[in-house]
Order: sequence, then C-alpha cells, then structure tokens
Amino acid sequence: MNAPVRTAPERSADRPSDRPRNRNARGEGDRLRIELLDAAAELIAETGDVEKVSLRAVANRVGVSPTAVYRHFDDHVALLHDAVTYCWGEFAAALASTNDIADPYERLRAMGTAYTDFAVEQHGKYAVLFSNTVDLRDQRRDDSETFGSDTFAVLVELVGEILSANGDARDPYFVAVQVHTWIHGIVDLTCRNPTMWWPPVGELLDDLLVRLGLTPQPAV
Amino acid sequence: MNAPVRTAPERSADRPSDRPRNRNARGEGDRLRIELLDAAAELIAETGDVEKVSLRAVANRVGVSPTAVYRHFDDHVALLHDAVTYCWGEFAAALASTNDIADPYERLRAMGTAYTDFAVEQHGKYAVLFSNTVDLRDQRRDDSETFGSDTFAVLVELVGEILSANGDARDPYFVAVQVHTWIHGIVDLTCRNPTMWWPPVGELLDDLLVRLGLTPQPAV
DNA sequence: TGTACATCAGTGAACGCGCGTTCACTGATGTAC
DNA sequence: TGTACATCAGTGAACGCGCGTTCACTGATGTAC
Repeated sequence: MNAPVRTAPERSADRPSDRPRNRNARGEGDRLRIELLDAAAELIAETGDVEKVSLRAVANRVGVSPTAVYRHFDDHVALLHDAVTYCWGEFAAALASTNDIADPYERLRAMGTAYTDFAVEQHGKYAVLFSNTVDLRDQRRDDSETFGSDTFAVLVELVGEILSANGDARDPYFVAVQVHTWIHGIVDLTCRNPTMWWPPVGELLDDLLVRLGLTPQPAV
Repeated sequence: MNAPVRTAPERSADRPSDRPRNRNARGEGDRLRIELLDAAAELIAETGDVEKVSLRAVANRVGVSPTAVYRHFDDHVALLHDAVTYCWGEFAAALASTNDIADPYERLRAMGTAYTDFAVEQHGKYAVLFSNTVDLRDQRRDDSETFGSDTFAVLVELVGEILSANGDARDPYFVAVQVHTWIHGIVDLTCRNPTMWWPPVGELLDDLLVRLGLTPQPAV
C-alpha cells in the first residue's frame, strides 16, 4: 500500500536554499558580491529577461537574506546593472578566445562559431546583452554600452581587413552591420522557435560568409 | 508665489481608468471580449513582453473590474494566449496587403517593407510573435503556431517562384530561412539598440535581396 | 595574557504594493404568464 | 397591459503570494590597552 503521493513543497523565493553557507570571515565580505553576481547571471540565463530576476531570488540562490544584498549594491537596479555587465564580460571573453588566429578569414569564421555557440548555449545571458530594457541605461556612462561598441569595433576592423585583402571597396561598417544583424537573427529566431525545423547553424554561418563576400576571393 | 509642485499621483493598475464605459446591453456582452483583446494588444505593444501584461492592467485599461475578465476568458493565461493570436492576425494582415502584387520580385520587396514597417512601428507586438514564452505553448493545438507556419509557407513559395524564374537550383526553404533570419536580425537589433547608429532599414533590405540572389538576374 | 570594544557580515520582522483568483452580490433588461 | 422571474453583465471585498526596501538587531572576530 502506497502512501498518497506528496509533491515536494515549492520552495518560496524567500526561504534560504539548501546550499550550505559559511559566513565570510572578517576582511572577506566582498566574496559575497561575486557570489551574488554569479547567482544573478545564472538566473538571467534561466529567465532570459533581466527584469524577471528579483533581488530576493538572487539572495535565495546564494543562501543569504535579501537584506544582505544591500551591503554590496545600492538597490535592485544596481544589482541587475552589474549582473548584465558581468554577462557582457563572459561574452566578450568567449569572442576574445579567437584573438590569436592570424588568418582573418579563419578568424572571422571562428568568431562566428564562438558567437553562435555562446548565444545558443547561454541563450538567456545572450538575450539580455542586446535588450536595453530597464532603467539600467541611464545609470551614469554605461559599462555595457562600452562593452557592446568595443566588441562591434573589433568586428568592423576584422571585416575591413578581409575587404581590403579581397580588393573589395564596400564600407566595412555597413558590412559588419550585415554580419551582425544576420548572425543575431539566426541565433535569436532558432532559439525562440525550437519547434520549427531549422538548418544547422554552422551551415547558415558558412553560407552567410559566402553571400556577404567574406571568404577568400579568386584573383581576378 | 508658486505653490509647491505636485506631481500627479500615479494611477494604480486597480483603479478604474478615466475612459467612460457604459455597460453592454443584454445580448452584447461579447463586445467586452474584443475590447479586452484590444487593450491587451496595446499593453503588449507597450511592454514588448506578454508576461508583463497583467490581467488587472488589461481590465483597468478597458475600465472594468478584474473579475469581469473571467466572464470571457478562463484565466490570465487564456487571455494572453488569445491576445497573442490577435497580434498574429494583425501581423498576417499587414503582410497580406501585398497579395495582389503580381511580379514576384516586387512582391517580395514589398513584403519585406511591410514586415519591417510592422516590426518597427509596432515593435512590442512583433517581439511577442516570435518569443514562445509562457505556457501559452502547450494550450491545445496552437493557433499562433499555425499562423506562424502559414506565414512562413507563403515566403517559401514566393522565394521558390523567384528562384525558378532565375534558374537558381537552391532549396527555397533554406533561402527563405535566410531571408527571415536576416530580416528578423535587422529589425530586432535596430529596435533594441536605438542609440547605436544604423544604416537605413530600406538600404539593408535592398542589399539583402541582392546578396541572397533574389533580384532579377541577367540572362546568361 | 586578559579584556573591553569597534567593526564586520550579516539576520529577521515589518511595511505597502500589485498580482491572480474566489466568492457572494447587484441591478438592469428581456420574457412568460 | 401588468408583473413575477430568469438571465445577463458586471461589481467589490477578500485571500495569500512575492516583491523592494526599511529598521533595529546579533554575534563572531580582530585590535588596543
């Protein structure tokens, strides 16, 4: 005879999580700051929307009371702002892993793969990078905006390199916009509509470079 | 001497709005249903995220108590589900306005403009169409999914028509995916990052069709 | 070596808010006799 | 033509929840004397 099935009670976002947590020692309180940013990034990855990440949920994920957050961040918005910047750092690092490839054609292709891999595997984090919601924007001169334009500047330069190698007179900025919009569309649509059938991302990426004339061109 | 400035009090989502509202007469209660869907679509357009549209906010926008919603929809999710379908209807209608253009090249170009116009002008509604969030999905056989594939099927057919006219052997489905992902990337990125400088959407659209070989080709 | 004290890293209770949902109700209007 | 009644289109109060934020506090740990 079975006892009636009892579903585990949903844990409220306020109850402390199971994670064991030892209070940080005297000079090491800043460790909590990193733990909070990690937890916030996790929750961003899960929800894909920074506005759905509550301060209490972040605190709970770390195993700390909501009030403890205020020791490290001014308020909820400041926490989210820093968490988004944190995600930008991860994304930029993923792209920078291709920095040591000398051949520009190979490097662009590798950057494309690094981009789509990050966007697909960590789609929540990726989605947050290019969604300027929240009043995160008007916090004084924004880190994440800097991150964004720096990353794009790298792409413009790389595209420029390839265009001159190909003797192609097109504007590198315009072509870089084409590369970025297309790649973004590919990862965004495929991730949002997984039920539809999509060609493999790698195949789309290959043809993207061909169509945009960013592969080695035969000498004329 | 000026009296101290008083900001107008924020209206709570629960207080009835100013809109005058006469109770519907005996057989005409269904009018409220349409009004609720209209209001929900408005709120979707404003927030760009269906999960941020609360039942109470919709009711308030119409000038009705939250409980009145339950006369027409099972619950909050059912309301949102129908509201998204409603938005799909508007989008499909915008695209269908190009149906009577005979020349396939012109028609594809016009569809592109209709697509980007809708996506830019009604970005909130557009954003919701391709974001399969909420448990809206697993409501029995989904209207909005049908809407989506029907719309895409039209694109595949049109692309196929152009490819054969051009004597081009590529797979129409693959090329249609390329068209859609790229256009989506263009409108999504430009709308999300309005602070960055972007080339005009029309220009991007023109070159997209050239790059994808969907313009009239010179006979070989 | 012992002890008072300041600092640090947090906790716990409480607040007012908007939320989805329920329940019992109200009051106008069409219909049956 | 008059009246009782069913139906319709809603309202209003209440519930429990998670939220951001505040306030007063606690208890361990390093430091000064």
